[in-house]
Amino acid sequence: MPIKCLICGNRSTGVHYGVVSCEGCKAFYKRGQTKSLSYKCYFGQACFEDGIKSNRCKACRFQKCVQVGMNLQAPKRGRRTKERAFTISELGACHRDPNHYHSSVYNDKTGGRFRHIAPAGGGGVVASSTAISVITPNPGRDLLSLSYIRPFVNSERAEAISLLRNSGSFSDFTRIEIDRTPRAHMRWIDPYAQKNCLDYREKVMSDENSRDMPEFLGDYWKVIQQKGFLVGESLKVVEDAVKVIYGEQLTTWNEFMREAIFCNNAPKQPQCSLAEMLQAIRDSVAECQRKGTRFYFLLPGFSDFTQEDQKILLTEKWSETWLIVHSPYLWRGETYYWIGERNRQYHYCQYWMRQVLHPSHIAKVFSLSEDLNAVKLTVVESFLLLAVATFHPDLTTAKNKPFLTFLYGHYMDCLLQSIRSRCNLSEQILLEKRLRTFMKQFRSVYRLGNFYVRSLDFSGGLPFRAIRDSVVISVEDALTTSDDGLPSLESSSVMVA
Amino acid sequence: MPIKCLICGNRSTGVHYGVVSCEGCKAFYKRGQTKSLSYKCYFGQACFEDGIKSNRCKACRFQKCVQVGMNLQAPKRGRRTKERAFTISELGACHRDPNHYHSSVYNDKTGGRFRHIAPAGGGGVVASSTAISVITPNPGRDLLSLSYIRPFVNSERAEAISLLRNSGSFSDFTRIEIDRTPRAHMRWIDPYAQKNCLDYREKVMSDENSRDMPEFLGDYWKVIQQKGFLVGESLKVVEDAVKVIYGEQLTTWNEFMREAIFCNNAPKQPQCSLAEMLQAIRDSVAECQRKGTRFYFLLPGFSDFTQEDQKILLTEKWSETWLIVHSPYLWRGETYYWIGERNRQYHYCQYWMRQVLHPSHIAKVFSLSEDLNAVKLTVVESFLLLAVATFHPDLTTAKNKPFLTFLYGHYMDCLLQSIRSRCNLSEQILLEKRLRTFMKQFRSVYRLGNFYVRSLDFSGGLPFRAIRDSVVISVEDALTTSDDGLPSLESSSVMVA
DNA sequence: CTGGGTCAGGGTTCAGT
DNA sequence: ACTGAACCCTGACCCAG
Ligand SMILES: [Zn+2]
Ligand SMILES: [Zn+2]
Ligand SMILES: [Zn+2]
Ligand SMILES: [Zn+2]
Repeated sequence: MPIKCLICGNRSTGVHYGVVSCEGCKAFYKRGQTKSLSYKCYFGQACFEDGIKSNRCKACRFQKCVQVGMNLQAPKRGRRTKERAFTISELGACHRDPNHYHSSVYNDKTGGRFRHIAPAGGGGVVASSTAISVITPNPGRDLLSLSYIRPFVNSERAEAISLLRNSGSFSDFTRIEIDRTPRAHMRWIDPYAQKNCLDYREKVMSDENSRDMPEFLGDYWKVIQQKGFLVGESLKVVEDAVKVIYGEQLTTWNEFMREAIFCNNAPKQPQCSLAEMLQAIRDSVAECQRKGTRFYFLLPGFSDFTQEDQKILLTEKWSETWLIVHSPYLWRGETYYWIGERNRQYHYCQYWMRQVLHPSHIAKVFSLSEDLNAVKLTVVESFLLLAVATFHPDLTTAKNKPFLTFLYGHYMDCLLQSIRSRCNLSEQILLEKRLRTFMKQFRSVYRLGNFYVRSLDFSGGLPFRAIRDSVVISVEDALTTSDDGLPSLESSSVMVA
Repeated sequence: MPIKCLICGNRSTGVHYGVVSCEGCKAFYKRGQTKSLSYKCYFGQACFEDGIKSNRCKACRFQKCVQVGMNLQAPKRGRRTKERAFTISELGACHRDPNHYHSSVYNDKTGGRFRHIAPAGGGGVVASSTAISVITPNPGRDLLSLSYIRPFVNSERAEAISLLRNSGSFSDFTRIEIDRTPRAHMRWIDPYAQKNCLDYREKVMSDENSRDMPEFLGDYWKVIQQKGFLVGESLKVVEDAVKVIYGEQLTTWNEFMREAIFCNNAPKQPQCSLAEMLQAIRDSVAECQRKGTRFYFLLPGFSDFTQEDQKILLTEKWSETWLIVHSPYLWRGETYYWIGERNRQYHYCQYWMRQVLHPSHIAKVFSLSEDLNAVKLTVVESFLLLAVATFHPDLTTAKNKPFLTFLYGHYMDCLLQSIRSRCNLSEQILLEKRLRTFMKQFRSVYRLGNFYVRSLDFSGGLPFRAIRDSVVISVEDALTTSDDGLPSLESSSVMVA
C-alpha cells in the first residue's frame, strides 16, 4: 500500500524535506526556493484545501508544502531494515496533527464539494461523484485530477495577450469622465436619420446599388459632407462610453488574464460551491445587462428609437453584447475573467461553464470568440462592431428600419474610420477582410442568443437545456431554424459582403 | 574526545581501510575503486590540502584518501580496550607538516563561525549517534572544520553564469584586429570639445540647465547633429578596444568560472605559498594597470587631455577599472579568476583575499560588484560605464572640466544607445533605473580607490593597512571623508538622476 | 571493531508536455 | 519553461565475521 503525498495526494516515494511526499512535490519544493516569490494565487489561497488537490496553482502548492512542514534543512531519517520499517505514525511525526489528514476527516470536509473537482480527462463533462470512497475502484483516476497541463510558452502568451484589445491606456479608463451628453450629438443625426432612409455607407455600397437609388443622392451627399465630423464625434462618444462603463472591468480582467497566463497559473479549478457559482452567474448576467443598457443609452442614436424598439434591441442583442465584451477573455478553451459581486468574485473557468452549459453551446461560443478575436480590433472598435451588429436592420425585429439602416451604416463608417486611422493600407485590407468574414456570423450570433440562450430553462437540471414549445432544442436547431421572423438572407436590405 | 576523519575532518567512526575516517569517506573510498578514473579536479589538486575540507571535489577527496594511506587490503585491527585506546600520534601518523600552509590563519578566521551541516530541524526524527564518542562538551564543534558547503544547485549556477556579461561571441575576441587609429576619431570630437564647455547630453540635461547656458546652444546643436554618427563610431572603437585588450582574459576567466561552478568545484583553497601569491597579486595589479592604460589610450577623447590630466585619470581611476573588469567574477562571497604571470597562474580565491585585505574592504568590493552585476550590462556596456565613471567631471581632480563633461555625456550617450538597441522599452526602463542606482556609488568607488587603496601600506603586515598622515584609516573613514578635494555633491555640474 | 552491504533521501537530468 | 520519473551520489545504519 503506497502512502499518499501529503501535499498533492499522489503516490509518495518516501519522506522528502521532512514530509511524506511524491517526487513531484519534492522537486517542486526545491525549485520553489528561488522562485516561490513570484507565485501568486488567484483563487483565495484555497486550491489545496483538503479535498482539492490541484497542481495547477503554484502558489497554493508551495504554501501547502510549507504548511505540512517541508524544510530544506529537515534531518534525514536514515535508513531502516525491512524488519524495522517506519510505521505510519512515525511517518506522520513531522506534521502538526496527523489526524488532520486522516482520510475520514478528509472526506467529511469535502462533502458535497468534492464533485466539483474538475476531471481533467477529456471525455467527462461533469466530475463523477467518486466522493466518499477511500479506495477508488480505478486507481488511475486519481492521477486524472493531477493531469499535467503544459504551461504556455512565450509565443502562446504573446498570442493570448494580443487578444487584450489595444486601447491606448487602460489604466486611465477609470479616471476619465465624459463631459458630453450623448443626446447633444443626436440632435443633428436625427434630422437626416428620421426623415430619410439613407444607406450612406460609401464603402459598403456597391456601384450597382447606387444606380438603383438615384433619388437619394442629393440627401446622401449632404450627409457625406457632414459625415467626417459626425464620425469623429461618435468615435469620441463611444470611446468615452466604453471607458466609463467597461474601463474598470477591462482593466481588471486584462490584469487577471495577463497574470494568469504569464505566471503560469492557468486557473482550472472551482473555487466555490455550485450554488455560489450560480448566484455569481446570475449577478454577472445582470451586471452585463446593466452595463450593456448603459452603453446603448450612451450610444448616439439609440435613445431616439421608440421605447418599444429600445426594449426589443436590448433584449435581442444580449448575445452580441456578451460576445463583444467577453471574447478577448476566451482563449484556448479556457476563460479568463471574474464574475460575481465585487466582494465575492469567482473565476468563471471552463469547469463551471461545462457545469451549466451544453458542450455544443460552449463550442459555438468559443468558436465565435475565436473568429472575433482573429479580426484584431481595438476595444473601441469592438464596441463599434457591437453597434453595427445591434443596428443591423435585418437582424432585429425592431421596427424603425430606416433609422436602423442609417445607424448601421454610420457605425460601420466609424469602425472603418478607426481601423484606417491606425493601420497602413495592407493591414487595413487584411483586417477588413477578416471583419467581413466575421460579420457573416452575425446571424448565427443572433440566432444563438434569441432561439437558444433565451430559451434556456434555468429551473431544470444542469446543464441547462433550451426548451421551445415544450421541446428540448439543440444549438444546431437554433442556428438552423428557418422560422426566425427576420427577412431572409436573399432579400437582405443591407449588403455586408 | 571524538576523533576527526583524516580526510574530511568529519566525525570519525573508527579506522577504515587503515585510516581514521568517517563513514562517508569510507564509503567514498570504496566506491572510488571503480570510479576514481573519471574524477577530475579543476583547482590544482589542492582542494583537500590541510585546513581545507571541501567535499565538492571528488578527485581531490579520493587523492586525499590515497594520500593518507587508505588501502583496501589494510589489515583489520583487533578490538582495543578503552584503557589502551589509540593515541593521537598513532592516529595522525599520516599528517604532513601543518606549518607549510597558513592553516592557522585560515582556521582562526573561520573559527568563530559555526555553521553545521545537518540537524537544524528540531523535533524531527534524527538519527541517533552510535559513534565512538562519549558526550563532548560541545559536540557541534566537531563539524566546524568540515564546514561543509552545499554544492551549488543549477539555479544558482545559472545566476552565476548570467554575470558573465553577454558579449556576442567572446571566442572571437582574440582574433579580431582593429584597423582604426583612435586618434582619427578624435579629430572631430576635439574642435567642439576643446573649445567649448559643452554638456550635450539631451537626455541628462534638464531644461533649467539649458537655460543657464544659452551661449553654448549654437555649438550644442551642431554637436547634436553629429552625435548619432559620433556615438556609433565610439561604440565601435570601444568594442574593438575591449576585444583586443581584454578579450583573451575574459574568455579565460569566463571559461574558468563556468567550469568551476558547473563542475561543482568551488575553489576555496590556496594553491601556493603566500610569497608566491603576493607576487602574483603584484603581477596582476601591474597587468590590470597596463590593460587599463591601453584601454584609456584607445578610448576616443582620452589622448586629447594634457599629459598631466591623463596621468591624474590613470591614477585616480584605478578602482573603477578594477571593479568593471573583475565584478562579473565575484559572486556569492567567492572570486572566480586567475592572477599571476602566464606560466604560473593562481586562483585568487577569497582565502587569499582575506589574507591581504581588510574584511570591510572585501565586503565593500563585493557589495559594489553585486550592485554592478545587478545592472546587467554587456561587456562593452560595462566598459562604456567605465568611461562614464572615468570622465565624470566631479569625480576627478583632472583640470579640463569642459572636456570631461563633454566626454562624460558622450559616453553616457553611447551607453544608453547600446542599451536601447538591445532592450525593449520596459527592459530599458528597468535597466536604466538600475544603472542610475549604481551610478550613485561612483563617489564611493572613487573614495575607496583614492583614499583607501592608494593608502595601503604594502610594507607592513597582513592584511595590508591603509595609512594616511601616519594614521591607520578604515574603509569607512575613506568612504566618509569630507576632504576629498572634489566638488560637493550639491554643486555637481552633472546631473545623474 | 570494521568491511561490506543497504537504501533513504539529497541532488540532477531530461523527455515529455 | 515547468514537471516529475528516473537516475546518481552520499553517508548513516546494520550485521556478519
Ligand atoms: Zn505530491
Ligand atoms: Zn491557489
Ligand atoms: Zn571523512
Ligand atoms: Zn580538487
